[in-house]
Amino acid sequence: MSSPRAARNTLTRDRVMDGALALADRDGLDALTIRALAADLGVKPMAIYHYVASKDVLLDALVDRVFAELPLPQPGDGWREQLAERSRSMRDLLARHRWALSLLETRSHPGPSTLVAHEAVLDVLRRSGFSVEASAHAFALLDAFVYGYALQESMLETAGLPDSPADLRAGMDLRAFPRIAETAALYTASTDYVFASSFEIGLGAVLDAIAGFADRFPDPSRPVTEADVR
Amino acid sequence: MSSPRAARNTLTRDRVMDGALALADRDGLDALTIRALAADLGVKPMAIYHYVASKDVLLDALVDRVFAELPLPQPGDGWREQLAERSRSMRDLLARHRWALSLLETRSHPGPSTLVAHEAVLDVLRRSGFSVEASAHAFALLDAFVYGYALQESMLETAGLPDSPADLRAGMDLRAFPRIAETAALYTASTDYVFASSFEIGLGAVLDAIAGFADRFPDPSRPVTEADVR
DNA sequence: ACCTTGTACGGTACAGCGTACGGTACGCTT
DNA sequence: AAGCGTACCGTACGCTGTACCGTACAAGGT
Repeated sequence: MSSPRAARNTLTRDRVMDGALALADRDGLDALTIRALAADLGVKPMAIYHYVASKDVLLDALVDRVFAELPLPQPGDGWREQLAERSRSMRDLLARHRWALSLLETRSHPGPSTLVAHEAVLDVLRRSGFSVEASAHAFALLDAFVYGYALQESMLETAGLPDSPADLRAGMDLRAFPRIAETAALYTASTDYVFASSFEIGLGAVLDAIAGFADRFPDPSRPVTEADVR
Repeated sequence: MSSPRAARNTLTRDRVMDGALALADRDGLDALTIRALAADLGVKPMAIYHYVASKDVLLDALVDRVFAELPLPQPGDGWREQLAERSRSMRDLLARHRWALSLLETRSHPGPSTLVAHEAVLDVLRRSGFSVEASAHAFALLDAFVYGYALQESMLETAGLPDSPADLRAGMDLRAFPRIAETAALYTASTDYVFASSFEIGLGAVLDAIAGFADRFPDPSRPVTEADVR
């Protein structure tokens, strides 16, 4: 009855990770338990531990798996378009796997795909003439924006908009918060458009700021030319 | 033996929340269990549920408790200095309670202190002549930056720098990632300074961008004057 | 064809989690 | 002094991750 026995070579580490990713996407991060994963894979819980040392390393590997989906910058374009595209890809990625951001925070023993993705961004900047210091500031600013934006979106998603039933239930009276109320009205009018355009606007501002870093943190050994920054 | 019985009026909701905050600060978010909290308070676990409906609402209340620590903007200054100060305060706050950011993501039924804090920021912008739309974009950009920056800092903290033992253990060879290596070298040279200045630089860039929003999203009913934006 | 052996998977069990349910004794009101 | 509401306690259930050990299959040597 139930399972006589799994057919010996049903499992691989890749299949375990695939199952974990699918389960997290389908039912959320809380539903990703070893037992549920095993059930999805048609296997008993402890079988998983022959391919993954612990749930912690499974989650670390899952983060890296997500980064592996991130397309690398296209070498043809200028740095500005390359970074803009990567930022949009990252935002899409975090939207596609809404649970990923919460993993990024705590868990962060970067895996190979994570390092490749970071290396690629820094490489775009350095090849375009930005100094090490300018690149570091640029990277920090850009990713802060992208992550922060994704965080805000997920907060709005789980919380609902500020005048949602969740807040009324909590006894909030929006009349005490007129500024929030008028802002909420703006978003309820056309959420998708306003939010998407807000991302592009913020992104543009961030890229403008990054362009300015080239002059503020010049490479001591290799002056930046106009052609570099373009 | 053990506890004969706790002295009847030892507990209040405030004491529960104080204990939870102290426990999270001391031992981290994972250590914040109902049982551990009860032990800290000298009480049996189930006693806590007379003041808090569930652990979920306890965590929601904890987030609001953190926001209550955030100083409100000082009305005397200009909008730029007020927002800069609030951003620094927020960064300090998230550094003081390193666990808070991970709660912000998932859990977000905003409490009263959270709403007050958000209202105050929007009010600064609106009083300085920014339109509703400009204020919304400004708020989104500013908080995205602050949260994103805090997220990066906590990632670096838990991960260690890219050439830490944790990564070497994972079999990473930094020689395959020269851009990351040179950036890591920059940070290992003088972490605190570089990182703190990176925050100020990013913050300045973000505030510059926000200043530009006044022109790009003018208030249709109330044109912005030079004195407003200052 | 048989036997041996390494290993991929299974069973059982334990400690710790959140919390439902019901019991008990304290301190206030009368 | 009596009674009562409520603040705290005991017990227990279903869930989690995972340690430890058992088992049966696939492959290789003979």
